[in-house]
Amino acid sequence: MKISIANTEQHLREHKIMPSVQRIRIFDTLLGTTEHPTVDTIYQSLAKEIPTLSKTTVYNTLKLFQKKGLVLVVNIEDHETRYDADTSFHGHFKCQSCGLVTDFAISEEDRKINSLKGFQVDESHFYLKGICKKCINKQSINN
Amino acid sequence: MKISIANTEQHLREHKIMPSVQRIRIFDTLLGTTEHPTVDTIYQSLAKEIPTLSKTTVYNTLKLFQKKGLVLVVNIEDHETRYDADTSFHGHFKCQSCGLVTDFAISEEDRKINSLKGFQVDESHFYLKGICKKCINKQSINN
DNA sequence: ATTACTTTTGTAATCATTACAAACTTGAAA
DNA sequence: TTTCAAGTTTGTAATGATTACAAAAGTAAT
Repeated sequence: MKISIANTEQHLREHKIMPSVQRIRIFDTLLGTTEHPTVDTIYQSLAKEIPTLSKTTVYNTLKLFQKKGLVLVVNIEDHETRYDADTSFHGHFKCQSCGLVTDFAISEEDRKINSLKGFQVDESHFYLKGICKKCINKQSINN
Repeated sequence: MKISIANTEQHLREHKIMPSVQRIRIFDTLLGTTEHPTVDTIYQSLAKEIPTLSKTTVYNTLKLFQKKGLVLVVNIEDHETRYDADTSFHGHFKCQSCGLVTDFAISEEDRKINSLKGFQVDESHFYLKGICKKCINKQSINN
């Protein structure tokens, strides 16, 4: 889903990220697409505009964005990490034929996923990350 | 979640998979653990028992199992592909502290995920794979 | 035992990602 | 405006999981 951010520079500052040219353009690239680009896609689409851009910078920047909660990592395939500027909870549908990754909304009631009518669902994955009960208890003992 | 299969050899045959020693043992290893092992973990745990075992065989076998619908691929982290013998729909929780991947049940009504009480959820991911509407229509035109 | 076929194995290649250190940028202090 | 320190970017080299490939081994039927 397309997200609208009025001013990327300000948005980065609000998240305590120094808004360098590279960071602004990388974030804008994410905002400007619904295709959940990979590092390489982002790098390619900015290479002409910023000829000195290094792929390492794209990696570093996306990792920083992730840490600061500005982007979501989408691991649909094991070998290609994709990024999404829409950090709200939603599902991703990857077409096994054309390869496109489509967002879809999931409301608490709407488990039938109306936005996917007419799609053929072959695999369904759902996962969370966080701290498990055991580790939470261990930490409170140690602190 | 632990799955019980009475006879692995027969189970493989039922899915049109020739039950070689390697395939039987790899599948049994998956059945015998709830830890969603990686290729390397499976390889390590069988290396003593089958000294000639090649890691390539583990890769090939798991890919075959996946294609035949016997296992589920779990891509929580981009760099480590995990496998799960429980192919029913369920969620995975990875603890950011101890690294363990825990299964949890998701029923249609039970969106509160009772089995995760006391866990701290930082990231939530959900994705499907299949064929999108556009590609389904394209195929029916071509055929 | 021969043949055709499938499976396994080891090595080499690939490719995304990370490590690292040098070069560059920025902004504040002197 | 120079200087300094801190943060940022860059390129190259290393890592590590996965795949490609072809030879070797196993299997089953004739």
